[in-house]
Amino acid sequence: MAKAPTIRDVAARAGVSVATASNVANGNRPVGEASRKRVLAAIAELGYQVDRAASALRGASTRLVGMIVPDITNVFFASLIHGVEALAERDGYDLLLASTSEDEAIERRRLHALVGRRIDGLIAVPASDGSMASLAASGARLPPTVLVDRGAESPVFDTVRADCETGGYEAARHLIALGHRDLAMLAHSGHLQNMAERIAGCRRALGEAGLAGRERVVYGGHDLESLRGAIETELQRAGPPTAILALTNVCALAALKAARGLGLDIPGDVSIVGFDDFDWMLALRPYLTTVAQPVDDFAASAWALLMRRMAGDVASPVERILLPCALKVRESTGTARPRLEAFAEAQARA
Amino acid sequence: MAKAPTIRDVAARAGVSVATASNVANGNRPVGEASRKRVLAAIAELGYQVDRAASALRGASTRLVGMIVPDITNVFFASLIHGVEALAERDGYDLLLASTSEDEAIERRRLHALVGRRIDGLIAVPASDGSMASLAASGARLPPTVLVDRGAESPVFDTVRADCETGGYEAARHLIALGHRDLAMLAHSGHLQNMAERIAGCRRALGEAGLAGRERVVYGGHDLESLRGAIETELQRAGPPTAILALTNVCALAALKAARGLGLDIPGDVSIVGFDDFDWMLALRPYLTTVAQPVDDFAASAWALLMRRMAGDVASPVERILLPCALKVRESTGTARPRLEAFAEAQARA
DNA sequence: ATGAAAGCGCTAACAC
DNA sequence: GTGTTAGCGCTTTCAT
Repeated sequence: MAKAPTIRDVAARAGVSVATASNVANGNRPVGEASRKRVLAAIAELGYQVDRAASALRGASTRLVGMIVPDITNVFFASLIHGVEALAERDGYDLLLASTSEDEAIERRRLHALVGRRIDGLIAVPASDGSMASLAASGARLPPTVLVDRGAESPVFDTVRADCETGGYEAARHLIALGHRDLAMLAHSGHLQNMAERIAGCRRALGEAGLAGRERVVYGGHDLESLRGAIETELQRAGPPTAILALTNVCALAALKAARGLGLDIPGDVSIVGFDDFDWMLALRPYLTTVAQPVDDFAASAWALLMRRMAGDVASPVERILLPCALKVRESTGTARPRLEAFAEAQARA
Repeated sequence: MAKAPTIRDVAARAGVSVATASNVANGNRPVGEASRKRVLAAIAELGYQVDRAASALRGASTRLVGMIVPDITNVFFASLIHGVEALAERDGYDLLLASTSEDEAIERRRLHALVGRRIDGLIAVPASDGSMASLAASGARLPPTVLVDRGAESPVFDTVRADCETGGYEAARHLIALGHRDLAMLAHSGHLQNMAERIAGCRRALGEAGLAGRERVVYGGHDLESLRGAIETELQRAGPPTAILALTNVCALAALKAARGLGLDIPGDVSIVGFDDFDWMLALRPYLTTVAQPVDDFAASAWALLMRRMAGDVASPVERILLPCALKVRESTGTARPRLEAFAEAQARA
């Protein structure tokens, strides 16, 4: 690692002052054509690169954006990061990544670290709906921030999320139309608003069909194994559900695994509707009926919102972007059978 | 965002000099018990945080580590990032993330950006085996760097990777023991050494069984769809393979999808061995026989190596860590059937 | 349109 | 053990 050239080297080589060199490099002030060319040449020859640490110190932006998600390993969040990273690079920003493992204490720590880096902006999928707001209230010096997927009710942050209520509603309608009367919803936690909305949508559909109160909600945490255990228990009850509405892609995986473990046929014995739509689902047999969320649009909207704020727009009121979900009917849902019959058969097979 | 307290504020409040305050904050020099306590108190009261931009400028480390991967969306890389991020946070480093989409030009650009941030170290899964070496040769000022999964032959970088040759060997042995004589290997590219090693391992097994030259190698690029198309074509030939050795998790997905699309029974008509072992595979039916790579160990080893170099050890010779794979025999592999029979049956079903 | 110079917050060298 | 001070590389007034 030889010593990197500084702006002074550039200036010297171009025969101008550092101020001029700086102005060329950043385009902050107009520079005469002749000197501009010479500076540009010097920059190219030296392989000069602005030292962001120094410019940040001087008060300019760091061109650093923080991104914080619960779990990179979850395709949904990974895709989000992927989308944001591409946009960030396009606009000359770098991405500082942190993950929280769904833990608010870790989130606070990580966020503190990011803020200490003087990030220009932050895109976050918070560990809980209120965590960012309370962090901000407790005096954290947050940069412009947009919340994705969670914390949508926040009065202080721009937010982007899917229309979960309608997503849940349509999934339930689909199931009801197939004759299902006993639905189980599999969710991570009752404390997350997006989960609550999906459940609310489902209840609305049930209510409209005169089926209010027939549904069960199963909370299984964030871990795949515990989710599987939770829905398995539900499936083993007397009078089990004929259909499962899995409220995230991890829940869908858990539901599939549980049904399979119990020797249940899908959709013969249980229908399953999942959430999200990613490559790995393509190889699932049966091919999962699912409520797809427009992840790439999440990334694009979040980035656009963030850029606007980072550009200095503090005046506009908080914006809440709601993106539509799309029900993709595939192979994992079918007509409901009398549940006793299905149950007896499964027992016999086992 | 109120103005952040500086070390001068801390020093003033604690009634000591900035040097003392700095030494407490960084533990660089011993400080008397009494002043230390007062400084610590001041730091806590003010919510002071070291400004890394400033300390970096002064020559100290940025405590920033770069990580560059081909595709965050691939669970393998996502898991790697996950592991590294946890370790980095434990040791007080932050992670600057970049992805390359398997493109060397993008890689160069992203790397340039990271280096401009004065990262203390870099963990990279390069777009090609030689890209980092040539970057370094062409004068890029790379910090301590460890290469993971690719570029293992590099004479300049520490590397961590799986024992791909043995992995391929064992997978092929398994298949041969089941009576398979016509194997197809599905790989991304012939230019990647890890792919080549998996293929070499397979060939060794074939050779030992007196079956040299019976295998076919199919290259399908990095895209799922093109991989699927490539292996589908192979499956439709006269005299198709009775077993597929898919050399990455994406290849496995593609093979599964292709076989399924052709109406082939797995493992009745074709056996499939995949690579990697992640959650989403749990729901695959049949449950995939696979060569698992110890991703968490990749992360741990890479981090350990990097920390050693970042701590200033430039003397030790380049280290090459080779981690063992584990063959997990599950449901997607079975005894081979006479291929004509299988082919005819599939035709009939179609 | 250009230059000189101040100083961002910090650490390390040097005094004491 | 503690304090003083000189810059790190940059942007940005303020002059010219």
